[in-house]
Amino acid sequence: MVEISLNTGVRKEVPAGTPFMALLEELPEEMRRDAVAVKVNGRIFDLRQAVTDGGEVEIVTGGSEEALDILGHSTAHLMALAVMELFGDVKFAIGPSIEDGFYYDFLLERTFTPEDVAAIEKRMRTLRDEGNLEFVREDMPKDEAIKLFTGLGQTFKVELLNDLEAETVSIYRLGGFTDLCSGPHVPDIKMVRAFKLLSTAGAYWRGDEKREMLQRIYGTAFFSEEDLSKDLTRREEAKRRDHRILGPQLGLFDIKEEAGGGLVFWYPKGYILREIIETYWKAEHRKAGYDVILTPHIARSELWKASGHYEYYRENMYIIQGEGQELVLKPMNCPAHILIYKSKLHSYRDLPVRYAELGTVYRNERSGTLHGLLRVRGFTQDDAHIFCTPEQLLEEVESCFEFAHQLLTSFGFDNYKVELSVHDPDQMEKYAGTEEDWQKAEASLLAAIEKRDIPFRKIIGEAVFYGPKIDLKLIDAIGRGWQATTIQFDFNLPRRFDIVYVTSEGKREYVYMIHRALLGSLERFIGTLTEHYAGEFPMWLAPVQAILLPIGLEHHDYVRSCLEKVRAAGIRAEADLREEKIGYRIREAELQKIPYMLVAGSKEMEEGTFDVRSKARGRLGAKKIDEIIAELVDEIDTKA
RNA sequence: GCUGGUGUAGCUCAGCUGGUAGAGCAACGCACUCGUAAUGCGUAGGUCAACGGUUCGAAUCCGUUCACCAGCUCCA
Repeated sequence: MVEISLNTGVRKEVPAGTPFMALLEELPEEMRRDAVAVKVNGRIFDLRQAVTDGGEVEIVTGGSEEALDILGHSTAHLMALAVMELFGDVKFAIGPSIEDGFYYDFLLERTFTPEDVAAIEKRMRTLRDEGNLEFVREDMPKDEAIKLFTGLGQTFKVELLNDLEAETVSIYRLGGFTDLCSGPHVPDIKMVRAFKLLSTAGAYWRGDEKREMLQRIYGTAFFSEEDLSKDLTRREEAKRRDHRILGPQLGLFDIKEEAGGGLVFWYPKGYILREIIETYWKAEHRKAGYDVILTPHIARSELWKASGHYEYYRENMYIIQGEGQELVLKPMNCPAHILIYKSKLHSYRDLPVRYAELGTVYRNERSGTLHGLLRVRGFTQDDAHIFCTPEQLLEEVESCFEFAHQLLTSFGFDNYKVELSVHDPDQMEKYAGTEEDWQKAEASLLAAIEKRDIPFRKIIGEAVFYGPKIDLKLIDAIGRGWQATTIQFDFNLPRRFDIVYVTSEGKREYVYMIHRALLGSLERFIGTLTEHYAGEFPMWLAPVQAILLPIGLEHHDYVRSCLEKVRAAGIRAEADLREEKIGYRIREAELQKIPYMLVAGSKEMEEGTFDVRSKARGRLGAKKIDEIIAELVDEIDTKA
């Protein structure tokens, strides 16, 4: 007998071997129906599995993340069964649940067409409704499982098994489909109620480009049709916000085939947006104690040999031939900043030195990785390098973090996720710097995060070879994450360039170097901003803040004189004087997502007013022109 | 870079199994002089991504290249 207590408050003693399902019998009907799995002492189990140890049993129900995870995984198995039935000779790779749904990777001759996917989805529903299916779990010794999957010709599963440390493994059967799987799965296949297969894509076996290319099918699954339709709506919403569509549509930016992939053309309106960001950025950096600098776009390859980029980053660099010498189009700003630092000998009294640059860099990114503004070949980093003493480390990291927070929130990003990437102590040989350096740096990064008392994820082994880092991922208006801020230590370059400072004892020591980009790159940041606001930028960022619309010809002079006044107040305003119907011009202004439309006919002209139509709040009624100007200026100044 | 898909007028797209291209919007012209998300009529606009091949004949079939999309990988 073991003693267990349910998180509903029930305590009882049951014989070991009782299925968890039996524990639920006394619970209210709706709770039982909702139960997907149980968690005992942090481990998650199927309802069909048996109680072995006593302890706290937490019931995982439909609403939770974990339940969705299980559902996605179960749906992936059902999909695999459907694929097996429809296409026969299939090798199965893996089929996990992911943040955004689930997928399964298959190896087969045929390439899936959209019709195939529809057929698979249909078969899944038939199997669910008529197949009388159940997930059946079976534990077996590893070598037995190897025999089983070898017999089935499932070589990927055999490979996975061979790499597993465990003595005993579990398999799950669903109809004729047998999978190596630790589970758990939903207790009833009928729970796979609301799902949709979304897309197909290629994926390498184990993410290794030297291995087999598999076919992946992505899908999404929920416990109710309502949740599914919400998710599908969210995906539609994401499409509506796509900066690659909005950019050209709003006259912000575009990428030209004639120039090549990953190279951005900033149109007049997009450049206004960019210029506002740059101006604000520079002003804030000076306030925060940075010196703003500018360095060349190309430099002799010797510089890149010294930094190590020439050897280790070569495939990403554009190398050009000059007059008898080789030049590199800069992929990073750090060596240039170091040259400025090295222009004189620094004492500990000078530190920290903070050099900031809106540094435009070029990297030869692989063609398949290019993606709108989010992944380009030429981009401007909002870069800075901080040179400091070990004692200053913590304070500098803290102020970087604070600065990033301040910048991001002023652009409307109130939420972000924090990731701390640290070294893997077992692989010290692949890192630059000493264990002591790493300990010190990681401790200060950690302290800076903890001081802010916010949740974060620590990822061991994710640090780059030259130092640990903090990354901030912005969460946008519809909950998606975007890489922005990165604060990184560098133990490599100070040694390579021999950059030092003189201590109070008169000794020369290597400086500590922090590399940080707060917005990330202007391109990516503006892409992210565009999607966050769906192109409806707040007043201080909107390229056109107001448009003046006369009803008819006789109101043109009035509108012209008011336009001058509005512009004189520093508002970016235009007038649409075309001889089109007012409805037509309003529609165009709406589609251009201009925050304010100021409409004037005879009545307004007489009274010195405009009828104000706000993109966000609709028609606000007539107001005196001076009053309107004051309100708009206030909205701009408060960055609302 | 890899897998799959796509590339037709400024934009969104139609064009079946090969017989040298069509719509809507935009542009331009004319008429209308207009009150809060599209007034009507007309005109012009394309070496069908580029190059090569098959064919009597290619937007359509094949090959190569470029670009884009969904991913893999990579990353600001």
